[in-house]
Amino acid sequence: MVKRPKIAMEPWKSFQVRKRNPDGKRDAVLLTAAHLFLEQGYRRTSMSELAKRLNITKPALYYYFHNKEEIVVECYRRGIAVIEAGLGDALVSHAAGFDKVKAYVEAYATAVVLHEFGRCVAMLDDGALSATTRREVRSLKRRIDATLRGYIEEGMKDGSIANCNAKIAAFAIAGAINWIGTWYQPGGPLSAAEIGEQFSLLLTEGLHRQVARAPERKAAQVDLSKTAMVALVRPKPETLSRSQANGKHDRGHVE
Amino acid sequence: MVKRPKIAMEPWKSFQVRKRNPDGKRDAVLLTAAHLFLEQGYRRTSMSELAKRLNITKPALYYYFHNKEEIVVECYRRGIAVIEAGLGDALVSHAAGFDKVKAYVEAYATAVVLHEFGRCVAMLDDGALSATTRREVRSLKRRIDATLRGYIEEGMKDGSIANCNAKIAAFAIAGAINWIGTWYQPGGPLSAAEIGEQFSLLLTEGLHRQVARAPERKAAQVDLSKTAMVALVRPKPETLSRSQANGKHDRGHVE
DNA sequence: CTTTCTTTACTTACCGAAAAGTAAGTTACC
DNA sequence: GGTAACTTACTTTTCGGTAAGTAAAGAAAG
Repeated sequence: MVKRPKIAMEPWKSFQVRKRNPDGKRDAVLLTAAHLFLEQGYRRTSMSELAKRLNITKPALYYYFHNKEEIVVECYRRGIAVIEAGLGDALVSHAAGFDKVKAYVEAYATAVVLHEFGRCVAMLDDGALSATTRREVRSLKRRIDATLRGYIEEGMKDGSIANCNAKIAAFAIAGAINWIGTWYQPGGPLSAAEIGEQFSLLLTEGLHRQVARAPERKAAQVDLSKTAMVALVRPKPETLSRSQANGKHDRGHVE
Repeated sequence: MVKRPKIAMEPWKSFQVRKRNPDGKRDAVLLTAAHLFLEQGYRRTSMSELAKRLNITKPALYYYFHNKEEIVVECYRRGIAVIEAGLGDALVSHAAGFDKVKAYVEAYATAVVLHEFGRCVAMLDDGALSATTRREVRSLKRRIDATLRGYIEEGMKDGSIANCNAKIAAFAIAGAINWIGTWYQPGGPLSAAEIGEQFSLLLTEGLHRQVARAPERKAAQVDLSKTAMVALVRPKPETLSRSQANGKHDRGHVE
């Protein structure tokens, strides 16, 4: 019933086996923590639960990390490193702004889909952090956001991107990608490549059927037959079911 | 220092004034709760804090609501009602799929931006809810999602929308809109109308400069001079600052 | 090679704070 | 006086974090 995370490495598979491998164990803590944080949120995840998943006790965690916040911040840092590495690989500095945005979207989306830590950056609420730590995380995030906005402005200048509000456009694109973490399931029917492709297609070319497309750019079309489209719930005319009337003290509940 | 919510109505401005107006007070609880939930999350918001903002004591809240969860669920319900009302207003049943999507985007974005409860639906994590309640909320949310997906599929059939993966496209659009709640500030420089307009423009027409646009459709262009573009942080070449070395037990922290 | 000492890597048992929720008493209006 | 609308005082649980002790793996000494 309980969904076990399929983590290959298990440095704590038995408490008898105590290899001296602090780096590996730190990594294991972070990866398991990221899993739990993404599954049920930062505050909902207790240190005891995290320890239990690792087959150790809670104070052992405090041997590797000073406190809970340090764990989540390290997840953020690794995620941002993953994302920026992906962005760096994908970009060609002499390309037009439009192409940079496209590369950005694919790289960012891939990082968010494929890496747990990338998803941490996208999804985890930094509101639970202390003031100083939150400042650091926000500044790192803002750097990524500002990069995208810069590319959009670049593209508007060089004529490859239509006139628009770069700030809002950057927010919209980042939002669409960050949101992936809420619906994407690693074992699900949608592959990372397909998601990245569709995202860059939608966000750069739009939904609108282009009657007369510019000749030099051809949007990649996707063969729908190969996408595993699962049957999904359609809009049902069910009435909004009120919460089941619990017999107890119903005074004050006016309806 | 503390950011006070500017709520016009204050049914508890003094505990001396005890009017008999249970409906209004319930509303005040919900609105204040929505404010706090959006500001700092559901779990981080305590019933005591909510009570304090309303100038009452914690048990008084339990006079109007059975428990904390009932409050947040009611926020969800009202938000969904707001969104579906907006959707209903904006839609013309005989329009093409593309135009329905466009209307959907504008209506949904407006609901999320303008209404606290709408933002609750978009932003609040339903992971903290109990199993039965979560099922209800998810089913309501899914209905909204499925509506959008239906419009996209419709548009692909009637030829107004380019061939794409409707499922992913719907997720991307919903994600971009839902994410508004993380960056939008009610008093900020961006107006609801502008956000709605830019969103529908970006998501339906894309960023790409259209060299030869279909003649019968003209994308609304936005005058950039009227948008208050604030100066924003640019990508700085600062190094990733590690957490300040706290002198205490540094064993085990390998670097 | 054995004994002892040191460090690593934990464990058990506990503390204090915070937070959801309750019991029972109190005030003010009709 | 009766009921609506609260308050004060309390219980229980959960959770982050700590104090103190301990088993195992080397390193050093004899």
